[in-house]
This record gives sequence, structure tokens and C-alpha cells, in this order.
Amino acid sequence: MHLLLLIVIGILVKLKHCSWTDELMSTGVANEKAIDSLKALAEPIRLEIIESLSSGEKCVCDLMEETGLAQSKISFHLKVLKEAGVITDRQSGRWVYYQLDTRTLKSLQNWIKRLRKGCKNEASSCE
Amino acid sequence: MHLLLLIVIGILVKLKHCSWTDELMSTGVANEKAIDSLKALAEPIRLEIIESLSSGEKCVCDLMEETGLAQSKISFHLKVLKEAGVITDRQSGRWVYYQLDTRTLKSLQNWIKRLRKGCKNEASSCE
DNA sequence: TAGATGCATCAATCATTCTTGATATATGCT
DNA sequence: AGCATATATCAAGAATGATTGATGCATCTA
Repeated sequence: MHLLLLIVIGILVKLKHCSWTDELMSTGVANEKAIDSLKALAEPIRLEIIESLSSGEKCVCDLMEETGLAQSKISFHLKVLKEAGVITDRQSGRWVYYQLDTRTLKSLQNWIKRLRKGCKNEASSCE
Repeated sequence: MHLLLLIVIGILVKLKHCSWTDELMSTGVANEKAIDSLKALAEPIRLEIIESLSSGEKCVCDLMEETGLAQSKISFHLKVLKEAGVITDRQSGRWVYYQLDTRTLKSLQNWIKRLRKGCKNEASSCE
């Protein structure tokens, strides 16, 4: 019985989350967020970084080694990605580790999903 | 019996499609395509156009009316979107109707989905 | 505490992209 | 044919974004 209750609560929380997401996604705020993420992703070096981070957390030195790029360049792009909310960082000693932010990726994914929904409606003819 | 066969074929086609997509997605080619789509989307006016097209097909004059933007500006951005494969166009008389290309959106969605998969792996400590 | 390492920041230069207004093309109407 | 309408294209200037090399700031090690 308690298990059933937990399941129901789980479903409610999930629904709540979805409606909140949908609402957010239909406001201008969401678009600004989407723009930031998209702009951050839409650059070759940043995409290379993202692809690299898609296999797991990395520090700047890892990224330098993998890409062969100058350190200041990588830091610059990491900053852009971080400010856009695409990645998060955590410091440990001298090293700073970067990771993809799955929440941002997920909401970007939802945004694209939403775009696909009604877009096949034919235009009312322009006569 | 024939129905069963059809279903099996359907599943095979689906699997084939998926593996092809996965393969494509792991190559540099896919990244270039992703970059193009992302760059195209990552601009305020183009995003506005995209949002508008998400409710269905529109001609340039519709978009002009909705956005209040200059015609050359809209045409410019439509061209960028089209060249990136984000939208398609069809001419009918004097009008050109634009529509979102769901295939591109879908593959972008898949690309993001893939990013989220292994990205939570912790870094091997940098000692 | 002095030096080394990992990373961030900055200013100047360089490159790309966007805007604007004008003009071109193509279709449809009379 | 001649004109109006819908859209595309272009060149010049404006704006935005990226690169570079140098410098700054922590943190660790000896």
C-alpha cells in the first residue's frame, strides 16, 4: 500500500515537473536560455570540448592534451560554455574539472522536441 | 502471417536506421552538420522565425507581419536556416512557404541525447 | 618561504557575421 | 505588354566574437 502511494507521488512530481518545464519553455525567458546554450554549442572548438566531455569529466589539462590547443583558448571557451549553463566546474586542489550539465542538455532536447510538434501544419494560402 | 512479416521488416528497417544514425553521429561529418544547425539556430531573429514556424508553414510575408522586421533581413536569415538544413522551402505562385525540417531537428535531438549518456563519469584524478 | 604548476583574465588584433538600403528577378494581374 | 507584388541578392558599413601572448592568482611541493 505504501509502495503504491510512493508510486502515485512519483507520478505527480513528474507531472508537476513537466508542466513547469512546458510553461518555462513557452516564455521568452526560455528562449533566451535556449539562445545562450545554442550560441555556446555553435562553435567548432566548443563542440570539440563538448564531445570530449560527453565521455566524462575532464580537467583543463586533459582537454589541452586531447585537443592540442592553447590553454588560454580553452579557458576562454570553457568560460563561454559555463556562463551558458552547458557545463559545470568543480575545483580540486590545483585542478578544475569540467562536466556537461545534463539539465541544460535535457531542456534543450525538450525545446527541440516541442518545435517538431505542430510544425507540419500547412500554411493558409496567401491569396 | 504476412502481417507478422511486415512487422519484422518494420523493426529491421528501424534498427538499420538507428545504427546508421549512430554511426553518422560518431563521425566528424555529423559534427559538421550539428555545427551548421546549431549556428543557424543560435541567433535571436532566426530563433524567432523558428518559433514561428513551429506552429506550421509560413510564407515570408507572414513572417514579416509577425515579426515586423525588414524583408531583406528575414530573407537573409531564412537563407542561413535553409542552407543549414533547418528549414525547407516550397514555392507556390508568387509566394515561398517555409517549414521546419523535422529530420534535422530529430537528429539534433539525438545528438544531444547521446551527449548526455556517459558524461557523468568522474575524471581520473590528475596526480 | 621560494619556486613550480594549473588555470583565469586581459588588451589588442583579427575574423566572422549582421544590417541596411538599393537593386534584381520572377510571378501574376489587367 | 506594362505594372504591381513577393522574394532574393548585393555591397558597404556596423557589430560581435575569437585568437594571441602576457600577466595574475591560487595551490601545491621542497
